[in-house]
Amino acid sequence: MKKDKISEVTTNRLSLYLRCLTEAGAAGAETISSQAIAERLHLNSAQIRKDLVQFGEFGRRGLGYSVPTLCEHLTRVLGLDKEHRFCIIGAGRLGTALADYYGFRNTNFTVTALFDTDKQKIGKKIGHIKILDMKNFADTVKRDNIEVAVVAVPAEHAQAALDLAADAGIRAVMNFAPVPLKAPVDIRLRTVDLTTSLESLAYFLAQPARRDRKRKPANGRSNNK
Amino acid sequence: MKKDKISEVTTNRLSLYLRCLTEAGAAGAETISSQAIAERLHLNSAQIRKDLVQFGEFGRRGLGYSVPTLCEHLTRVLGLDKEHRFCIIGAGRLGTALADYYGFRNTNFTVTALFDTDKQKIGKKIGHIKILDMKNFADTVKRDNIEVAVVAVPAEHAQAALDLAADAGIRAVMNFAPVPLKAPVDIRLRTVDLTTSLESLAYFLAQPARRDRKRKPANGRSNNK
DNA sequence: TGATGTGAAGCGGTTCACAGCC
DNA sequence: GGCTGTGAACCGCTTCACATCA
Repeated sequence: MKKDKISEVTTNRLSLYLRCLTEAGAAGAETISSQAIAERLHLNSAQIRKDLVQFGEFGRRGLGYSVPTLCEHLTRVLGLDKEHRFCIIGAGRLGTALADYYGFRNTNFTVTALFDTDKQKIGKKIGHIKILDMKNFADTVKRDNIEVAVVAVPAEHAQAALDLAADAGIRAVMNFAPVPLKAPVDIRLRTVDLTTSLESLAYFLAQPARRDRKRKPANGRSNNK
Repeated sequence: MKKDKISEVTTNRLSLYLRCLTEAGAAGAETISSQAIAERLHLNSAQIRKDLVQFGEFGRRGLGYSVPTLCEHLTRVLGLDKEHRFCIIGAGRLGTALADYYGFRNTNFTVTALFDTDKQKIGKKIGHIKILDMKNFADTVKRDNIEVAVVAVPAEHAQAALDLAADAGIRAVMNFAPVPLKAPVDIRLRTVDLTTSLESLAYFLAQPARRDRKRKPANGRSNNK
């Protein structure tokens, strides 16, 4: 049964399914069961069937899912059949690191610009990406059809950066600044707080260690969870 | 009422509360209400009270919480009253970027080592952190009392890296490799998948835009959720 | 028989609403 | 009156269990 309210955890898993299917396809699999996907991803098979059926009945009872057709469907569902452009706001340590990291990868998600307000940095290049003046942000976003912004500025400027992005027509924002932001409803916001993530691990270090050694499945999120 | 099963979402929020309290304290606040914290973090005030009461009844009815005492309590609860050391496994683009990012920050969480297997990289320095041979991993971890490992190796080597970390006595792992890992129960694992996070945002780009402009609160997680 | 699609149950976290205390 | 601590209601996601179909 199709649904229209898709949660963030679901879309995150869809991306994992697609990666899994691509690998299975490369290994020559023609068909795959929800059970097989579940084992690879340490998930429950019912979960996977429930996720997939929200977009159509792609499976065949007794057979499983056709790897190539499911790949196609998921690619389209996730909007990965189109080229997407994103920019990074903030050319500090984290911003340049992310530009370097994402800039290198070769998917249909490409970094096309890196912005800063610091005159010292403007004009320099990180890999093949030039650092642009934040003054030209809105114009560049519109001219280059940039859809997503990654916010990598200090906490105190993050909300302003998001607001500028919203005004320029950006539709989704990934925030690395350690501060909770407010976004208009039509903007999709995701915050990844590298400091908090690390600090909250510290809590478990303070707990007494348990010396039993059984394996347990682990979450695939994180981010998204 | 005290509890002993603390969830990851809760510890994540504790870290946010601490940050918020530190700011409030710096601004001269002696006392703060759950409502005030809730507004800053875009959370529900009952949520905050429920979180805090798991570690003791720190508040005074009619008054709120004492900023300095709550700070102390949270710092101790999160284990941030002690120095923690962590290392990064993998000195590729992401690993060096993270070393650079975390290495610069000045908290009681410090990067003390960066590991790789590539002879070309071993011996070089990223900031003030030297790249060490993965062969010396276990020895270094034990000698330097490293408690946390950040995994930043290619997906196909991530499980092996985690296993090595577990054997060396590491208690918590933050995984940046885009692959679901299995960890022993006594190891705390958190995965941050930068590719999936970005890709799953693409789903929303494919949805029809809604042109109403009301502000809505946004998640502070993460990550982690 | 094998694997999907799905109603129902289960579970954990969030919010409400209010009693209790300052 | 103000604000905490908390039982109850709520909500959404996950898992179970099974009817259904190839």
